[in-house]
Amino acid sequence: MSPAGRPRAFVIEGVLEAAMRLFWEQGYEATSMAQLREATGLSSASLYGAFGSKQGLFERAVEHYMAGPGSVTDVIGDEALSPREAVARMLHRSIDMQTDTSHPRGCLVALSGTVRAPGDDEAAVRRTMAARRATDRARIRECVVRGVATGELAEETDVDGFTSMIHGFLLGVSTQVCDGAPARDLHAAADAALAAWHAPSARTAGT
Amino acid sequence: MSPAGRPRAFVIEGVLEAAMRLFWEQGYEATSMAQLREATGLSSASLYGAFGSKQGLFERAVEHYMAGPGSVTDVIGDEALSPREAVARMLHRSIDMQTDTSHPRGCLVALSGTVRAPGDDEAAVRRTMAARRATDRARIRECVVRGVATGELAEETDVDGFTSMIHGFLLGVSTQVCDGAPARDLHAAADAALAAWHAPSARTAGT
DNA sequence: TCTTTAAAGGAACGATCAGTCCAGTTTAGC
DNA sequence: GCTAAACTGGACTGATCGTTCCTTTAAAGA
Repeated sequence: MSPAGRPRAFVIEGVLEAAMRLFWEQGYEATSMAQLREATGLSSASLYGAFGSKQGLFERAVEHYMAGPGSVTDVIGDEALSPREAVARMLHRSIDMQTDTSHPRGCLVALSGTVRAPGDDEAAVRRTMAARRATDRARIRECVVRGVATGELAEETDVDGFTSMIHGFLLGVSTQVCDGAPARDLHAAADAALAAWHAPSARTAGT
Repeated sequence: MSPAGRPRAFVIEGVLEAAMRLFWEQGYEATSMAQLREATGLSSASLYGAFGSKQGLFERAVEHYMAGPGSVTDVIGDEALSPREAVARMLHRSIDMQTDTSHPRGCLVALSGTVRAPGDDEAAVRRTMAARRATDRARIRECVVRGVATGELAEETDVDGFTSMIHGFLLGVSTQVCDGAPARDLHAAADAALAAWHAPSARTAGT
């Protein structure tokens, strides 16, 4: 069971936490192995031995992010909630997380790998992050579909359009947070985005 | 009047166009001077002589962008239009521009300088782009204020919140476009974002 | 035509990049 | 205690980064 030889002297989780914060704050490209070495206290050999490459470390760091701060969006999969409530909670929790000053601003997934940079690993990173964003989008879409099914949303609702509106707003929040937008404006904005989505028990028109 | 000495043999506009496309496609950091030299056909000396630095060239390229493709958002300042119409046109035109395949995807301003990278010029680029985004935001806010004044928007509208909703969506469009979102979904999304904003002649409540 | 001025071409700068390799060290199993 | 395995620290690689410098070339004003 236990692999023979000298066991590693560092805790993987701690390394991933430090790497995540660095990538989160500076992005994939702008973060150098030298910075990662300093932040983790490890040598090149240890890092490459454990993660294979910078890209490998990044992907593990993103997984660590998804299991940590990034997990706030998981509420959207809670089928015990009404679809509108699920989306609303997802947006507000994400805003709270992104504006939390105990870690870097914005969302690591929303901000990484948008622009197409040259180089093999850059392209791979871009694909990975685009895939993660596509997952988020699919989960929002599922809620919109449920919303139409439960009657919260009008039957003639453009599902993909409405999904793009919610997802677009969520993605834009990251940029706004990076630019210093106050949390309260963003919470109010989330409410405004959902204004067209009536609460399950709400009347169909008027106040 | 005419400066003595040998005149430059290249057209500034052409160089800016090439540089703009490169920065647009790859971002500031990922674009190297070697690529810029190749794309413009100029030598280091010519580029540095004309623009001073990579950062200087970038800022000129951004100005060139703002005067070209980026000018689609200028409709928002057209006071002859109703505030809602101005915002609607701005969103739809921006979506058309960003999905136009005759140039790189997305919006150069929305995608550049979000994450805080180390280095002096990186920080300067980030500040510059954040300022440009702040200008966009201010112009949207002005429309929202006008909307409340004209009665298109309810008097109790949270102005900053509503502004953040519109601006957040606009910023998020760039990421979606980079990920390959179809234009039609985004146009439908823009309509959905504006659903809460009744047309000027619309009734104040109900259908 | 001659002088002045600046653009153009291209080699070269130190710094930094991701990644590799080699001793040296420490542990698990026998 | 011994052997084998794997981690550790640090020097090191070739490539590329943005930028500078120097020489050559060409056009404007006198």
